[in-house]
Amino acid sequence: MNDAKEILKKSKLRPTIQRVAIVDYIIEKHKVHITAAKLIKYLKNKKINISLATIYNNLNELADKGILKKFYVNNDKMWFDTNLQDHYHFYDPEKDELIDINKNEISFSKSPKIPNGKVKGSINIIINLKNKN
Amino acid sequence: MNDAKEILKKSKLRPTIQRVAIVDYIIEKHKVHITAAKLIKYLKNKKINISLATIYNNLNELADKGILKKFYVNNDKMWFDTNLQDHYHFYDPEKDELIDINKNEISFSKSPKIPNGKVKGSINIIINLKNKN
DNA sequence: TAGATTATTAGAATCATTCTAAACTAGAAA
DNA sequence: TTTCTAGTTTAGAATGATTCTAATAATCTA
Repeated sequence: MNDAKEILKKSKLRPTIQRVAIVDYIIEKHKVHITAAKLIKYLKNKKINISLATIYNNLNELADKGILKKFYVNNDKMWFDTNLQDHYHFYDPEKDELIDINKNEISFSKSPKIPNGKVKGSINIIINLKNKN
Repeated sequence: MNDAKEILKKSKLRPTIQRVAIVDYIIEKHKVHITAAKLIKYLKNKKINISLATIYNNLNELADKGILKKFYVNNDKMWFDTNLQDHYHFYDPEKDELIDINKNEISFSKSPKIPNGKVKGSINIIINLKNKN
């Protein structure tokens, strides 16, 4: 059994052709930032029959199972990240591309007081990039 | 001439009824996070005739002129902020509400290396809030 | 006040994402 | 294996925020 099937089995997701293809991609690319549009383009190229709805269904499911991390960059679109560790991103609008910022590349010497009755949830840091002119 | 008209004149924007109403709102609320949907609701309540398209046109124009700051929270929607200083936000998904984090409430002791050929653009920090359980 | 310019508007268009409900498939049980 | 059932996939419709279009209206300048 290949790794993709193994992973899917562990998450109680049936290893359909489409799902295996998606997970294979994730394994192959290892660390990658995925967009539904980018992924369907890649799979169509590989002659794998899959619909956009299935791409979304599966990326969302994989995120629910903790195999991917789902997040947003500006208003643009939904991204999925295979890097599950706490980390942040540079965004290069020119290439529509994200670059990881590992947690150890940023540290805070002062953090803001959380409002009463609330606790900190996920933290989103995006540093937008511009070309040096 | 009222403040709203003054501001619009400085930005070379004609002080139409709709624009004056929007800028009045901004002045009155002083520091506020605006959404097109919230704003149209408020203005309709005040019996001001305005269409959604006009709201968007004007919020975008005011952002272009530097009177508002435009940004996004998750994928949800476009927000406009009257606080023009560098600052960040808490987001309370339950109330669909933003809370400012002033720049002096956060400080970095370590910042990531900017990729070659690029420079830092805007920095987006959103700390999502959850209820204390 | 006229003419030119700029604004507003309703409704259509767009785009990413989700929903729907019908057709299909994998896996369990016999 | 066949059969059954729950889980999947799919095309296309629906959604929701935002932008576009092009017709109408308001403001400004001379």
